[in-house]
Amino acid sequence: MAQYKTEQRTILLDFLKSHPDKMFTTKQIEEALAQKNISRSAVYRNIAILESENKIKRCAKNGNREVFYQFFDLQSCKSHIHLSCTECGEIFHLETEITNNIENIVQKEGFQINKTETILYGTCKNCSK
Amino acid sequence: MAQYKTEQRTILLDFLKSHPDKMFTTKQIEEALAQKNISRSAVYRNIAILESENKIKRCAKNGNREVFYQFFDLQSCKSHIHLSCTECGEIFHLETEITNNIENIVQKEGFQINKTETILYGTCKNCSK
DNA sequence: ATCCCTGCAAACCTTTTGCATGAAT
DNA sequence: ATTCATGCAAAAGGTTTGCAGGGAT
Repeated sequence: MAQYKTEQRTILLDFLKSHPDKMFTTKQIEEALAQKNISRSAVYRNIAILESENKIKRCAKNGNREVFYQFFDLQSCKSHIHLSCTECGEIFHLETEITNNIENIVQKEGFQINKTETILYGTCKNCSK
Repeated sequence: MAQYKTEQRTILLDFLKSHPDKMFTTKQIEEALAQKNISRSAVYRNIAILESENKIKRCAKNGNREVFYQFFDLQSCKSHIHLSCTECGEIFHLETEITNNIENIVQKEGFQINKTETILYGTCKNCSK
């Protein structure tokens, strides 16, 4: 949990906030912030802090081969799933309430849910043409 | 894709096949097979081969911090989701048809699904006592 | 005979960590 | 003044790769 407010953490959060619909790997974040006053280790440490504060979301793709981060906007935090196109690598978001049903069932069985992650791997409309 | 049948690949597949309900990290696999005639690199290479042949399944946990493998039995390949307990680390399987609904919707939108992964993170019955 | 697969070790990549310095409170 | 966060570089951890030798067909 963050104690002090620092320039580096602001740089990181502002960047993710400015692309609310996009997910970034740590590499992409580092590259995007290369000209800014933030080091690699600060990127990692602040990602961990922001994630623990629920300000950003972590998401794994391709069976964990790539990890993405994204600004976590409570307002836009509708129930949604991820569609990962294995052709072009793009990740699409699809809002749906259906996952709520699953969550209800699971909760009833005694499992308390903190976070949900649904990813469908396949080929997107464009790439399957 | 495998061309020849080798002892090492048989060792690996037999091990996973003998625990059809359990998921293993590469580390766990290596340890379990330490006394067998198979090297670390053969483990990795054969995992990739078996995965590409759909004989085993890869699954990411904890936002990709850990990767698991499991024998993929077509017969037992009912629609199911994963419940990952962040307390004890256990991964539970829950069979449900509900994910099929999502898949239908997505397919209709033009996205062709190859693989589905749903993970709910939280606290299991035991740990929440 | 040919091509594949293995084992070993080194390389690779991403993430984490120790430490001294500088910033935030 | 105190405590936390940073930058750097090194370490760690997991996975991939190059290469020479042995195995499968």
